[in-house]
Amino acid sequence: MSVREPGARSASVKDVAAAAGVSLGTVSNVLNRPDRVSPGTRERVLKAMTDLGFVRNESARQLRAGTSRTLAYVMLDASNPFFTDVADGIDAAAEAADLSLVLCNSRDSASREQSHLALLEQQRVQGILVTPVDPDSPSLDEVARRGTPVVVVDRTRADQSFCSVAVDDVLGGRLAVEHLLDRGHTRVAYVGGPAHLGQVHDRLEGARSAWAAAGHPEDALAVIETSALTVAEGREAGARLAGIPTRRRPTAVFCANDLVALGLLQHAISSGVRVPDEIAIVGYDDIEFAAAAAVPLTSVRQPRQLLGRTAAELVLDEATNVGHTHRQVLFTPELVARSSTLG
Amino acid sequence: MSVREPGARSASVKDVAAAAGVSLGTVSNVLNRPDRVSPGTRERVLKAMTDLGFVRNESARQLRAGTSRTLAYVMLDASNPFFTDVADGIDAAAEAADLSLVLCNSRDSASREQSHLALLEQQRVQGILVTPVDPDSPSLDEVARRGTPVVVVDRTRADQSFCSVAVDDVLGGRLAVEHLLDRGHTRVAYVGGPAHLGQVHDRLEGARSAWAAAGHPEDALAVIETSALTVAEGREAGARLAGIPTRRRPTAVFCANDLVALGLLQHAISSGVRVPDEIAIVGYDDIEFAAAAAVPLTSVRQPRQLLGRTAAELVLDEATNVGHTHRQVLFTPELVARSSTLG
DNA sequence: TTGTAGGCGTTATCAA
DNA sequence: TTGATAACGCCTACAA
Repeated sequence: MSVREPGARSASVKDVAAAAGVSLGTVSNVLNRPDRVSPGTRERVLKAMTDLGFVRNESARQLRAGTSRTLAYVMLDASNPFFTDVADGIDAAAEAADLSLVLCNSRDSASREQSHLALLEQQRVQGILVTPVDPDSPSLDEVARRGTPVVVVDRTRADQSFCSVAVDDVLGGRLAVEHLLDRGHTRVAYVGGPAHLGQVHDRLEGARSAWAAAGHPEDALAVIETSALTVAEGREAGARLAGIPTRRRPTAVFCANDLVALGLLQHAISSGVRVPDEIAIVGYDDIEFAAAAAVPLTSVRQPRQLLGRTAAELVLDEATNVGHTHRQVLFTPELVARSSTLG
Repeated sequence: MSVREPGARSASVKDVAAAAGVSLGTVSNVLNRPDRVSPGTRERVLKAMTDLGFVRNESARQLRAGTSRTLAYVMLDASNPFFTDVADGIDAAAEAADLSLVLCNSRDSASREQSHLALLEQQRVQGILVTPVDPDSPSLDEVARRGTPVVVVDRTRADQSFCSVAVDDVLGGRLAVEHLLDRGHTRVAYVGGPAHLGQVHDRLEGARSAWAAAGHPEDALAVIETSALTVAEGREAGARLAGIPTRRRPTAVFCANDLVALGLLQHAISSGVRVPDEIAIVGYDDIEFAAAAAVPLTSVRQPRQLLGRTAAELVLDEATNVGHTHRQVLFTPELVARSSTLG
């Protein structure tokens, strides 16, 4: 078994042609239009290829063809199950279009996002899907202006200069609180932060609108702000809730995402607070671990796969259709009721 | 704002040279050795670049240079937090070596794995890290033989024809059971499957060796086989456990991974079985959700980031060092004791 | 059916 | 300091 040394050149079509005793054009034909080559020579060429360990050079192919066969998704945080589900949806659409998907993880860093975008642009990928650290960053515009289709995923931009796919967070907030009102709760808290995140803001807005529509006094909807949407912050919020005197303590909590809700649930259980009898909990995202929690979590579900699939379709349209116009797609969330609110 | 039409050619160095009124070589110098160009012309060239929306063509660069600046990790399952942590470790090492990392997700499908490998090979990536569906698949050998460095991650091969990094699963199994023995348990069950997975097998082997070393009768270590390492299967196993008469029912369970353990925990809590008083639970992997469970989970921790970092270092050594020899690195796991066994 | 030639965009070498 | 040129590997006309 001969392994190529580091740095050694690999076999090219020319080498294959020489080994098979045919011309270079024939080798190319074997690769791209096998039917135009007689079976005999084709076999000979194929054999030469395996013998030499020939691997087609994609750079050369792409340079010549002017087009690549890949799509990219720059993820905000690959360790959040929400985004990997979105990625699966993208992958499905990419596969259907016979493109392959590469994933890049910016890990919530604008500079990493930048360098991924730059490289992908240089690689002339067919399109870039991105959940950006800052959806209003001008660097996204530059990429788009230079000609690479860009679609914003799970975020929206203030201006509408991009295609984007997102879920209606205001509606989601409304659904969550309406559900709690239906269950008879009159003291409710919203837990989430930081407040400048669009999603945190929108979900609260929805919550408030449902609250007001039910004729409740606005200040009976408490807001507990966290510094991040993590399990640890959820636990911490649970501790703060527990510190409120029983008579005034909320009987239900709506959390800005499932991680926070899981942390809060954990705090409740470990301190002997019964869920949902003493406190009901609603999460957001409906990640897999929500249904699998010790007390299965009521949560606002987003169509994650669909989000990804649609984003991929938009970027492909932009890449291939001259008459493309930007669209902002907004999906509708759905409440999934489970034990954490149903007793 | 002029956006390029789909299919339109983007500006090349030639266009930039023309616009700036310099030769093509000068543009290249601005790009690669800016110091060799007088400040005046450099500015002029830079301006032409932004005006034209010039983006360097990586295919051409790579074709000429013969080398790419990227590393790839073909993940088995991007939605398992374990693998995303490994990916973070790889990313750190890649960043340090000034390479960028692309992630591909085979989603446990051999054919998707194949096509990702093929494309990466054609793209002449510096190296491929892979957690394969089947570590003994010959297609990995072919990739390596043709010259792309390949390192196997979190798996080992029967022959030792690759570099690999993994964690000592036999030891991990031993640690888990020794911990349960220390806590005084004499009826223990191992839950995991399918049995043909190397990891499921090795962890059981370790469990048995610790069990035997303590002088316990071998058949007092029950084995409950699952068809996958998922939360749902864990719940199902919990139901099976509950069906065993109390006198013979295990007082402790060692699960082959955390997802199974979380499912089992969920079943226990929802059916009123106290953890750890009536049943103690040990998981494996120590994913973030383990510590965040309703009853924080005792688990066997693997050095996930280190696993990734080391794998990246090995593949880079193979890519650059002519004297490279294959190594199989085996890391040591560590037991993290929490409430699910500590009362 | 097979062979030949030109060019994709970039970089490095060499000459001016 | 700047400019011209060849080469990387592949693909597609076009010619034989």
